Amino acid sequence: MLDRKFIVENAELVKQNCRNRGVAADIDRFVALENERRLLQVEVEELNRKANEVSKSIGKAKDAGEREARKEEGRMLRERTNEVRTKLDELAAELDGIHRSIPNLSHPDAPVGEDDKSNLEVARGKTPLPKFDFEPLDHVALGERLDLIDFEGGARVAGHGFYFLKNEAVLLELALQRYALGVLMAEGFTPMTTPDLATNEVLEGTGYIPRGPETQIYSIENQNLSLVATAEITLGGLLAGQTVDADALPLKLCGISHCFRTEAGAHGKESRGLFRVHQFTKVEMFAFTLPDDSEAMLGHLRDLECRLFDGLEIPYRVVDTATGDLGGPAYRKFDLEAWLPGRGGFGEVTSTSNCTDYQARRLNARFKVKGEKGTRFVHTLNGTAVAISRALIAVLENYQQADGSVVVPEVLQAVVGKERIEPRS
RNA sequence: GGAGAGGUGGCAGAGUGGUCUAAUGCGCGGGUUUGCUAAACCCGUGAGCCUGUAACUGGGCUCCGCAGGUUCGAAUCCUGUCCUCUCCGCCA
Repeated sequence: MLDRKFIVENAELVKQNCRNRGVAADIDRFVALENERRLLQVEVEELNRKANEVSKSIGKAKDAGEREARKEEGRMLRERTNEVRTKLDELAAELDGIHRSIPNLSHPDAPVGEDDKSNLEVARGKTPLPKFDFEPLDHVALGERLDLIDFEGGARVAGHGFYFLKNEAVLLELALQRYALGVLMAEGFTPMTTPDLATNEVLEGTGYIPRGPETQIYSIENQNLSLVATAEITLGGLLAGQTVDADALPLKLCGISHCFRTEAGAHGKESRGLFRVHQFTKVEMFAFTLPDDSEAMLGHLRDLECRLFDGLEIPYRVVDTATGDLGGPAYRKFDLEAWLPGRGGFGEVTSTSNCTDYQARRLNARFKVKGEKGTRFVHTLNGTAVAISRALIAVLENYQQADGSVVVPEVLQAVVGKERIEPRS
């Protein structure tokens, strides 16, 4: 969420930002309601002040008659307060609805455009695009030939979008996790395994919508819990309602979780194979920083994503995400798109965002500087280290050989325990 | 899942309808004393929001897990709910 006062004082800027992002939010109405809300709040507080005064005077009343008269006065005041407060609550509810729909501001350098066609390529990985002297297969065909993925079994058990990993694919998953943790721990990230469920308040705080027709989220019946779509949710929730000492920042965490996504409305185009699935495992980076440090931290997370894929020797490009393609909480976002020979194009494998204080305000995550009065909101950032399903696609497709085998990336060989995955006889 | 106990400031912990403007201790900040340090003593010490003045000193509302209720008035009484702890059951 943006600061209410900021929206009122910068209505034009906020409106323009909504236009850039393709978000319809009635800023004019928000400003009008907010101004009215403040007047009502002053009125309620004034009535409360009077009622408190009256209540205090009752204990000191001289006789029963005076006491009764004062009680009556108190009753009237409380009644009036309730009327005004009811109006205030109604106003606040409508205000909140608009407030939640207003996206974060956008970094001035982020490309302006309505969708991913406006994303701007800003860098390339170290590894050149592979040249095959044979027709490369996609990961579905490779997975079948090497007996690595069972989509039919997954569908039988849980429906389309679920799968079993088998054999070396399992070891690849572990190796990718171990590899990512190794790189991140050396950079001072605290490794964590995280809950795969979170309360709906935490989901909303991080900008996810637990229910409704468009939701990406699986919710648990009769419980205030949902399956997480990413450890960003739980790691962000870690500081919900907390105030940390400024000295404790930045906090760099990396969390392993399963990720569950309904992918409502996303069927069709990329629904084949592992690219868009309902469940996958992910190592996620998350950082809480001081406001002045978040921009540098975004660069840090982006560098790490690049290092991880350079280390895997997989070719990729980095794109600066266009305003219309940013999620609500993101101020700026870089996606890393790996070269996927199976489709002959780039596909998003990781993503890192600076959410500035947008999530922190909703989560109420603050920091305090020793000796200074008051508290301020922290900044939050997230970035994918490795999303296993998509990383698997990139590995299998880029490392495939003419004889049908797949070479294991050097950095994964120790955990996988072999240099090459051969077709089964 | 069952039974019991409990959720109060950074922490510990008192507070059973109005003097709670939440005691006290610890911690923390500042000061006095003092070769240095320590001790002792003194003073101070929460957050959010609204609002004020040209500016400074200000003024007010809310917050005792959370949400309701009773009352002129609730940390305190009532209802619901969440969480924590102990014991029991089940269990990787």
